[in-house]
Amino acid sequence: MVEKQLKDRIIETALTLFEKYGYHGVTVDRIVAECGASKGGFYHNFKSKDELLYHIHDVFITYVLNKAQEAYVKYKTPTKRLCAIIRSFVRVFHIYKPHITVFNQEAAYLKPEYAEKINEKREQYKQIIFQVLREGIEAKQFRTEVPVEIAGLSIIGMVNWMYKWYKPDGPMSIEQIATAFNDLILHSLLTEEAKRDEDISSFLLSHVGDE
Amino acid sequence: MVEKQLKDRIIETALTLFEKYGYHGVTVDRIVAECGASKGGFYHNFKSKDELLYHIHDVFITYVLNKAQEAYVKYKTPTKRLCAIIRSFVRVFHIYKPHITVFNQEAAYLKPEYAEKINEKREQYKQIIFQVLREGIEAKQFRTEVPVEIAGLSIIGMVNWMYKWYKPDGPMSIEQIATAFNDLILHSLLTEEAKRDEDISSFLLSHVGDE
DNA sequence: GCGTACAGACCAACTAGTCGGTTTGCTATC
DNA sequence: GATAGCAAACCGACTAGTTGGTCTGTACGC
Repeated sequence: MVEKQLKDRIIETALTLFEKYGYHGVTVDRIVAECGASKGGFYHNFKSKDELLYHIHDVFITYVLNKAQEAYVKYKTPTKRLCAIIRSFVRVFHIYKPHITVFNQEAAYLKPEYAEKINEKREQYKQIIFQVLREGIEAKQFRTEVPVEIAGLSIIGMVNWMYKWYKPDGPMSIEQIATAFNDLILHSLLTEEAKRDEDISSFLLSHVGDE
Repeated sequence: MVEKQLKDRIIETALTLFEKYGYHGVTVDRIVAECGASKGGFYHNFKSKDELLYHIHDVFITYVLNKAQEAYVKYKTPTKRLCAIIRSFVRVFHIYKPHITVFNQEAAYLKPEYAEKINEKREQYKQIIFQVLREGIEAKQFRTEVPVEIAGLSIIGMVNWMYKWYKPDGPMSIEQIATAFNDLILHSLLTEEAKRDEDISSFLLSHVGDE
């Protein structure tokens, strides 16, 4: 086990500072001072401050997109898939809260060439959610009246908004929060028949998606 | 009717620019150039660029807080109150989308003395939502299992997230969006008995809150 | 003639990025 | 296993451009 590389130290320090002061509230000098590095060390590892911002965005979106794809493949019914995706989404906040804060706050400042790459993955993520919702309606598990786009964006919004309030040492564990979200979302989507179906409604307050 | 005052022109121009490029992506010089004013004119109306940012925050949060309080007073049952508050919240996006974008993106950059004032109102807004949810559970209209804080923050999150996707000229009208939100939210909150209650469930796909 | 509203040249501070130089670690060679 | 050679990693003083904010001056209403 080697000691932590400079690049990682820079990212970690930058993340902590960005989360607290925002991307524009932190200078490169401050980052390198805080982690005992130098201007040269920084620009040896990153082409620019913008590239660091991109890197942070990419780590998070790549991770969460993979998790969603895994969950989609692992489960076969719309309800299970949705619950598993949401749970994986919520869980990311436990590990990547600073990344997500930066992701949600500073995306507007990504340079076009970087923004394009990120938006592509962001779009993919959205489409997975939409897809599962459509499948759920098709399979008569979700109500037909549910507008797929609004519902999908609501789910993404309510989970993403966690970056404004989630504290890792808060009164509720990340698993409890995920369960609460799933319960709320399923209640808003499931048909009455689906709720009566033991196999489907059993996931209402359970931990679908636990590994 | 006098011609539009410089202060308003500055705010309007700044809003358009901030929404597109972010607070830090727009210089004071750019703002005054774009609206045919001067540095002197700007600093005659605002103490600093930060004060302009505060002003934008304050206009929005004050407006939306008032609307929520009005809705609370106007209706007497938890379900009606919640629907009316949500509808008023959604409607704001039609008028104040640029304000809200700035509000949600740049709050981190407010100077402490300004941030404190804004956070106070933000907190009040949250408490109104929590209060209505508690009343709804108390009155057996909402399910007892619903965790007030999570549900409240989810509602705030899903509506606020609109700033990322809402387009005034999109396929759905603002009223349709509000109705869709209310439908989703009520389904996730209402008890089975409340859903069967004609007087309560009638608001599921109706326009409670229309003036 | 006096205060309010605005103009625009000017300044001082800050900050991303550069560049010549030094250290570190690895490898080939004897 | 000592050493020479070399490239990648890293350092930090310096720079050029940018930007929020100031200051003196002017026009105008009362």
